Amino acid sequence: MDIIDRKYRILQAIIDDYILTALPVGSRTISRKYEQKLSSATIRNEMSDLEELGYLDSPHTSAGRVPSNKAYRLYVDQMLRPMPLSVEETEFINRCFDRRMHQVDDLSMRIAKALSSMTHYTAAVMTTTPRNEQVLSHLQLVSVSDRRALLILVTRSGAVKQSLLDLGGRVAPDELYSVSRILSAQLEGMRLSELPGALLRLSGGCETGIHQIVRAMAEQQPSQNQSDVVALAVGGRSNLLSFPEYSDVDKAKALLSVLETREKVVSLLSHNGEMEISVRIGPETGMEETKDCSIVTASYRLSDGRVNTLGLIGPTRMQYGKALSVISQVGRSLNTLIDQQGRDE
Amino acid sequence: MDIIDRKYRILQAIIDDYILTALPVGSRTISRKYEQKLSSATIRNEMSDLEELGYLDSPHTSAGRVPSNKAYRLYVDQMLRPMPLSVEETEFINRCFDRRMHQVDDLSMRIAKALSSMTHYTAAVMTTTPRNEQVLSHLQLVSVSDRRALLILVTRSGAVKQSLLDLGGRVAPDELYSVSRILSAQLEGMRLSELPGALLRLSGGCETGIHQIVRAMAEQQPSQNQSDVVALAVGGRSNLLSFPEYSDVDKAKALLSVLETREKVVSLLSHNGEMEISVRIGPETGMEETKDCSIVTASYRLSDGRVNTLGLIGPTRMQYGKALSVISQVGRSLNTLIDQQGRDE
DNA sequence: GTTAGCACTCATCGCGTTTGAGTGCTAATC
DNA sequence: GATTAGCACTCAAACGCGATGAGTGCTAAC
Repeated sequence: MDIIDRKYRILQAIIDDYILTALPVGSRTISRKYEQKLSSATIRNEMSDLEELGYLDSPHTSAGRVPSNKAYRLYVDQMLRPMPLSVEETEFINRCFDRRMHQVDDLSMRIAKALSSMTHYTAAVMTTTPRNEQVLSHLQLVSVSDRRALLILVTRSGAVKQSLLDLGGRVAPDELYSVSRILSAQLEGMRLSELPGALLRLSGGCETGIHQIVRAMAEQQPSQNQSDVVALAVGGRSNLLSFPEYSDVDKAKALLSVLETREKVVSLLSHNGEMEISVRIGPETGMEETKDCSIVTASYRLSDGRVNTLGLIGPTRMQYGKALSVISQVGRSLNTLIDQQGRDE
Repeated sequence: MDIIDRKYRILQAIIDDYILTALPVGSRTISRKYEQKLSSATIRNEMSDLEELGYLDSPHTSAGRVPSNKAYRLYVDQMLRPMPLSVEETEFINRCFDRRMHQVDDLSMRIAKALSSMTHYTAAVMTTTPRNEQVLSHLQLVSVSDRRALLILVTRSGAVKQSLLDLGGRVAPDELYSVSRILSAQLEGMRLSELPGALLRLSGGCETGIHQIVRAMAEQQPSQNQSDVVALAVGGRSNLLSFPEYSDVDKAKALLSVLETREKVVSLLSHNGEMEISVRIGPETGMEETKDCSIVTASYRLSDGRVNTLGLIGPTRMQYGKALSVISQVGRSLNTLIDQQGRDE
């Protein structure tokens, strides 16, 4: 029995216990519950070493010890044993994907609800499309009223985008239809990011009637360009209030307020490089308000270039094993659902 | 100076003070701050009467008094002096409606944010369409992939509904277009609520190719029927945590959890009969979880039958004057914006 | 290297005391 | 008869304080 190995095991025991109880853990607890061969004094020595190494903090002299962020990092990187979901949990996930979904928005919300109710953390689900990878399949203008039309863009991969156009004057439905055909033919195969420019170029050379329409379309585009977040849903915010770390209402408020700000949620979900699954701990979340939180995200790139990102946010004292297995299982189910749905492309 | 009038004024002073401070108010406070002509003993007698009449409660013998729900009711119905918004506030509202909106969903959220940031309460914004009042103007099927199509329904009033159809097999875009034309002609002028029946009847008499499509459309419809809530946004949930009534985390959690449940929010917003503006106090909100809350809602029926409902939710100790003036001002601005937008129908 | 023993620390809890804002009642005053 | 001064009484909240106990670090013995 290696001595290094023992330190390692003790650290793991401390983290496990702290994650479970949220109470600083003392040497006697470890000696009784985890390492019965060793006396509390021995554990004490080891803990003293671990503190020196930066893995433990002590809130004050006579409390127990608390894992540092460095400890959580080690825990996540090396100590995590895969923790399979129970049958009930797997069934629960499957039920969520059971009924055919009809509204696209609704799905993110349903997944966020599922994630949060399974983990008791707050969940966020985001779909993004890198605009410049999307290629137009065809477009159509649908008359909505005399001066307004709905512009529908369908990409090669089957994603649908739409926006309401103000045509600036009366346009007959039939005319809209023929313009649709012409533009569709002209623009097919073009990247969405190139559309505004192309439309402007086109609008120069055409008769005044069409000019009007094309102009309106070109003007519309930039506003969509600001952000490529297609859908965002957050669920289970109130879960956070169950954790003792948020029994202080001010802390809770600060965090909840982040979770109500779309841009901040997006940025929390975004920072995960090219990893499929990422765990960010405390300051690694990159936001002052979440320096005591951890965020687990999973990103799945669909064949059409869209990216689905699932995220769980909770205190750094997070059940990482559970969070990771739930999020990856849900992510997988989501992917197969979408693949199934897109199998006809 | 009428004696009844005096009781009335004292009650009003108590409510005003309690709304401001959240602290039980005592006789001396009133005598010093509001009725300097009267001694605290006199106020005490009056307060005793008011308690007997059911307008005041005392948390315990030696605390001050707290307004009862009955008192708030009287306050809202009779004592509220209209409280005009400041110039800054009016400007703030106007700014919210300034930039042309492009995405429909976004608007509700923006209004909810504005309402909540102006009042410091939680705001909800809902748009509903009574299905059976909506009349189809035309419909169109847009090909999305080989087996899937986007169904777009446009109502006479210019509202747009859409859903994704699984066609159950390969259908060519051209075919979709011609089916669109036929169906559009056949179904134009029909109420949306009658569509599923009509579609089923049609699907009987047509060739197999079309049958498939129409069938898919008919099956799609019921799922939209479940609810006629078109858009729902909630903003400023975290505001609630600033109020001393929610310094108890459990109470806060219970309420926040209601505000995360779509159906509950909808039902909280819905119960306001045919009133344009309604104030519900405590148990009048009709939900156990909100028995210590008040809800102010404003509903505006648009010319197309859609109804916009704005709501503010906060503790019963709410600044009703402020809430009412903000909500009605925002409601009015919203209405003129939409009227302007719809002036071309 | 391990552990028993011991002195020391310090947050938390229970408890009696004080404080002060409040009430209700009564008797005097206007 | 309404108003008010005065007074006894109540009770939550604040305060002080010793006891408790979970924890540590250190030392000496095994």
